[in-house]
Amino acid sequence: MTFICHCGHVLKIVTLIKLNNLDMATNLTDRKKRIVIVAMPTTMLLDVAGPADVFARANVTVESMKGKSEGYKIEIVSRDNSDIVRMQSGAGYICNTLESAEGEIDTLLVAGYNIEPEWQNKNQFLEWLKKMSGETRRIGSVCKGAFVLAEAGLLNKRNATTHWKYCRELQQKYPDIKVDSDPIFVKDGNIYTSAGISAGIDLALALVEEDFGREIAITVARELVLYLKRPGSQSQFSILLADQEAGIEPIRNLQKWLPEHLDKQLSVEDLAEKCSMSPRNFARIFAKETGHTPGKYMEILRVERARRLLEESSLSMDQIAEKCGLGSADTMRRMFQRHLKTNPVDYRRNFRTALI
DNA sequence: GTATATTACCGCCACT
DNA sequence: CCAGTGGCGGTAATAT
Repeated sequence: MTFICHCGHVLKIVTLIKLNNLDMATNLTDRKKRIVIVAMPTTMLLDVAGPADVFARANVTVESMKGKSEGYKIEIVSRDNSDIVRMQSGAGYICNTLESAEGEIDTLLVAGYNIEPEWQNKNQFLEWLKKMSGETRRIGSVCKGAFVLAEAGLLNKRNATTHWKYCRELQQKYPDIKVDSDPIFVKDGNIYTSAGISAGIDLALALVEEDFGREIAITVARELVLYLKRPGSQSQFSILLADQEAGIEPIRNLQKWLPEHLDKQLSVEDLAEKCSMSPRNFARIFAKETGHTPGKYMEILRVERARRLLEESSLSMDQIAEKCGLGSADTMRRMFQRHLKTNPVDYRRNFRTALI
């Protein structure tokens, strides 16, 4: 089959996905969950490949732990009836056409797109989406894919998000949606929407976590060398600290409480108070349980949060420092220098996902 | 980059 | 005796 390809990486991904499709066709009796990703014309490679790779990596991990009958069947489907989707970069995906997506789907993801393209089979596609929303266990979007779900009416009265740059537009165009621009992804019932591009990876990781547990999701994240699995809401553990969950109740509670209150100025003494311990004893036990002193632990959380905001938002340095409890942009810069050997401005320039 | 103030950390010892 | 706890004070790290 022909495809347009500008780099070896794309070729590899196409091959991987194709193999998965073959695997699916020859093995219909297993209990694998069928993942269908709808590729939009002018999508970015990462929109589709990110989630696909997460599920593909999860397969390796899951199979080694639970056997070959578990895991995912990954399928990429063209929104149009073409079997090639031309992306923004000019590279192409080999896809199955919409018709081939008949049958039971476990999870349906709609990837984002760059510009509103020719849309010949719009109604047919939206009808199909509506039908699927009643049949599939989960349905989700990456980036501007949320607009497609919205157009099909799937997001009405629901909480949702999209690329931060388009949140306002989404809200204006579809007033019934409760658009939240802050989270990486939003779950409302069985509908999942995620923010800009790389957030699709986070969403996929969250779905893997839902299906097979946190441990496997974290393993996948690490294998993909994702530095952190950013929580959709802001209430979960950091991936850097994920395996340091304390065995002692009050400390564990504190670990859950901390990420949601990073903006507060918290001294070790305050934390000790929260655990009803003396400062000395608290610091000692905390370090023993988590592997980090309380101060270092909070620092790690704060830097992680700051990184997320630098990547995913357009907030100013001061605003980010404020939200992360880092006091001032100056303090944040020093802390970045210590932890990441770079400064926040450079970091944002290099890692911002707002590429569109 | 430096100087000063503040906070965190940790060894030590006493107490339960 | 022990294991866990808490207070003190010096030192190191960090904020401003």
